[in-house]
Amino acid sequence: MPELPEVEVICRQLNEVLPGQEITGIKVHLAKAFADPQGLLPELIGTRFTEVQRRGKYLLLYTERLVLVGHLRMTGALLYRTHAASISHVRVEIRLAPPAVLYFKDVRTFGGLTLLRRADLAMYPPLLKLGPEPLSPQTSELALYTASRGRKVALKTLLLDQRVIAGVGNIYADEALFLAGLRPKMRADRLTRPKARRLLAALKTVFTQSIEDGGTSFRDYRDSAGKRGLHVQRLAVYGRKGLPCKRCQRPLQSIRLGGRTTVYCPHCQK
DNA sequence: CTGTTCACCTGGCAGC
DNA sequence: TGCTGCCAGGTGAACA
Repeated sequence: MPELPEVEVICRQLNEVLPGQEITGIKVHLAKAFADPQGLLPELIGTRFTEVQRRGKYLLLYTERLVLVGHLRMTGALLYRTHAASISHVRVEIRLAPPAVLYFKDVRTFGGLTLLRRADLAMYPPLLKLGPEPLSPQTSELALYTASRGRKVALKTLLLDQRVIAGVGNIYADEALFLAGLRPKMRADRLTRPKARRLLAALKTVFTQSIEDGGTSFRDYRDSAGKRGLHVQRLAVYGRKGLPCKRCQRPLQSIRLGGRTTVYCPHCQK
């Protein structure tokens, strides 16, 4: 469900409320949603959150010595509540000073939290594989251009590869390709430096706008307060199959690439 | 190594 | 109303 902007919104919100808060207890309702490969859970109780960071689509909830790495996958949510709440599909509860609780809710159970030592975070394989952050000023179009050399996959499929650029998912891949005027099914190895530049700029634009809007709640996404993101109103192509292109008014087309539904404008995207 | 498909789950919705 | 099939914002394993 969440891509970079949604995870970023949750990260910023949790940073306003979690630092300094003590973890008083953990209740795991679904075992696979809480991985503790080192058996560190007893050490977590009684420690305090210090900071929340995001890397790609991962959330990093730090305490003094430990870190909870979260991935929301398709339907995960982290809900912070300071009053008694009845929430469906809760997989993990992180209890704070009563009555505050941080709930990990996940209808489809693909997501989860992993407990690690801070010192081991740099060696955690899923994070090691991630490509550069698209919103970092240090990330240039070379990341896209270099990764595309020798690749015959569709450009959209390349964008979804987290090793190339971290944080891009199905919604924003389609949106960025539309903004850059590029065909999703174009072969990745036909990307030029100028086109790579346009595409990275488009990613930055759609991500930045979506964060301002609080993310995209197309169906399930909710922020840490349970509120919807408003960016769905600004989507140009995602979820708009058959509707008129916002630029040329011709009907948008839908195809499948790498198993993912892809919507684009055959007239505006070449 | 590259590229493609499928499995992992639950729920909502369109169509009959 | 109720059933069936399809689809969903992600990713990694299995396969050719």
